[in-house]
Amino acid sequence: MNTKFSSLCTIDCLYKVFFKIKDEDVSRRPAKNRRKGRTTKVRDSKNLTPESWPRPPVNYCILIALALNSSHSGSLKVQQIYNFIREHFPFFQTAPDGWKNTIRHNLCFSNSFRKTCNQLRRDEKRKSCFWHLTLDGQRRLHDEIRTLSGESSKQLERSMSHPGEVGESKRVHHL
DNA sequence: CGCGGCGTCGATC
DNA sequence: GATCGACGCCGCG
Repeated sequence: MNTKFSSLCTIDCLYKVFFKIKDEDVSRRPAKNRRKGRTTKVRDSKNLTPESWPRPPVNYCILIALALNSSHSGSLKVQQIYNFIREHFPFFQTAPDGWKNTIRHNLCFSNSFRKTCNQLRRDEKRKSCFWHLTLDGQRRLHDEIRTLSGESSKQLERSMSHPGEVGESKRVHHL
């Protein structure tokens, strides 16, 4: 009962965080600075620490929606979605690679997302599609945030407020 | 031409 | 809803 009351504060904070932050990491960047096709994963999923990180308090759709919603343009490429989720939720820094498939699967499957392919391949080599939230997606996101438990709210808020590394030396020249 | 990332689909739990 | 497998397509080396 009192959790409801205390949640109000947190939810307010969540809204501030979710709908105000402008994460430069997920903004589009010029093609020159783009990494080449080289994969950044280091294949050390095997020797990760036995204590793995807890799952995020929300499902994949919400995770993606969070990423999309925090970008300047409201749209991101898959790689940027990966980055956002990896940086905000440590679970995915140690999780096996399957999660990327799940992300892509949700992007295609869920009616929360739509893609906009810009085929301006003049200067650009070939940009992959930009994904954005549909009206339904926005509704689902707001609805989810509204109905989060106090504990989950706190947890989410913390994740959104402190993007960054968890692994002591995970960050490698990456940009 | 081969490999890997992406977008889809389908099946299964 | 989460995971996994499989395809076709496309860029890149």
